[in-house]
Amino acid sequence: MSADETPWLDDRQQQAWRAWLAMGSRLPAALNRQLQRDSDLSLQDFDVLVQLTDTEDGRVRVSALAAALGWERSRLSHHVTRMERRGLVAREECGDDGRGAFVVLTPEGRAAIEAAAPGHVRTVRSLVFDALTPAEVASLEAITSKVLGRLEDA
Amino acid sequence: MSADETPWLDDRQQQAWRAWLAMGSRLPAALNRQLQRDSDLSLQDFDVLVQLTDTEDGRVRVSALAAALGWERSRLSHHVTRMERRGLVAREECGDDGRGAFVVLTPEGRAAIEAAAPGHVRTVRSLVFDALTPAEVASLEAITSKVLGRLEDA
DNA sequence: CCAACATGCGTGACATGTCAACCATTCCCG
DNA sequence: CGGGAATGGTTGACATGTCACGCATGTTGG
Repeated sequence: MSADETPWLDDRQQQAWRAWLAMGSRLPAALNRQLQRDSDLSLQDFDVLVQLTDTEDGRVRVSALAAALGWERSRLSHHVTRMERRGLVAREECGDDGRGAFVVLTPEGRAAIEAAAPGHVRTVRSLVFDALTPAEVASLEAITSKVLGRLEDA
Repeated sequence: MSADETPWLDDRQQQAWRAWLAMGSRLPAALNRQLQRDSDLSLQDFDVLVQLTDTEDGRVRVSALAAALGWERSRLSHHVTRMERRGLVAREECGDDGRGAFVVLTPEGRAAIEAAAPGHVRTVRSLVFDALTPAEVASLEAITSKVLGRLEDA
């Protein structure tokens, strides 16, 4: 960290970075508002439910779920406790491994996400994809994948 | 919401969307870790300090600051209270408008951000921009701006 | 002038996320 | 075997964000 070995961002990078940051905070907020308003679910609730519906029997081990979501286990544990209280999911013991636990989708949970999904997708489309050309979508995917790669290395 | 008027996302859109979501949660986390570790600042502290250093005299009205950050005023108020306790910023009354208040950068705050900035920029570059071609940066800026436009309309 | 209303900000109760312990089980190796 | 280390999960204390409200000042219309 001697004299000046850290080049600042150039103008275009600055602009992209600021826009990126702004979008990164406002887009999730907007999605959350819509879900909350129309379906009484938070974006986080929705993410959990998506993971569960992605599996055959709606049962996932806690750690696997945390990994899939990119959450800390303790955060997930707290969140599952809250969702359990609302009847959206349930905990279940794991026969194979006495320590383990499953999170399972309840019928209420399934009903909730099925009711919420169409509106959510509609919102995502209208806020993001309807504004983008196919080439831009491809570009977005390329960019995010590259950055994700960097993040995994670090 | 009759039969099936909500087209799901196509494969490429799905992929882009998932990558986007993953990056949206992991990148801020990584930046936060670096700042916290090297400079004892949270990413939010940093954002506040950036806004203050962007002005001539390091003084900004609370509402203007909240708007610039895209935060709720009450969130900012709490955060300023905490930063004030650490000596990074201070509150100041507003002569023009007896209700108003300024947030001002203290010398300690200025020192903190000046110390933190190089490492932060280095991290942003290495995680994001070093991986991208100029064309991709341009594309990123175009995409994020379009989406931001949508968000403002809504 | 002054009574409503609007605006700028702070506060307190509560929801959520993080961090560091803490069991209970399972693994591993002497 | 048996005992320490590793693993899976939870919990509690605390940091942060949200929401609804309160208070003081400012603004406006009769």
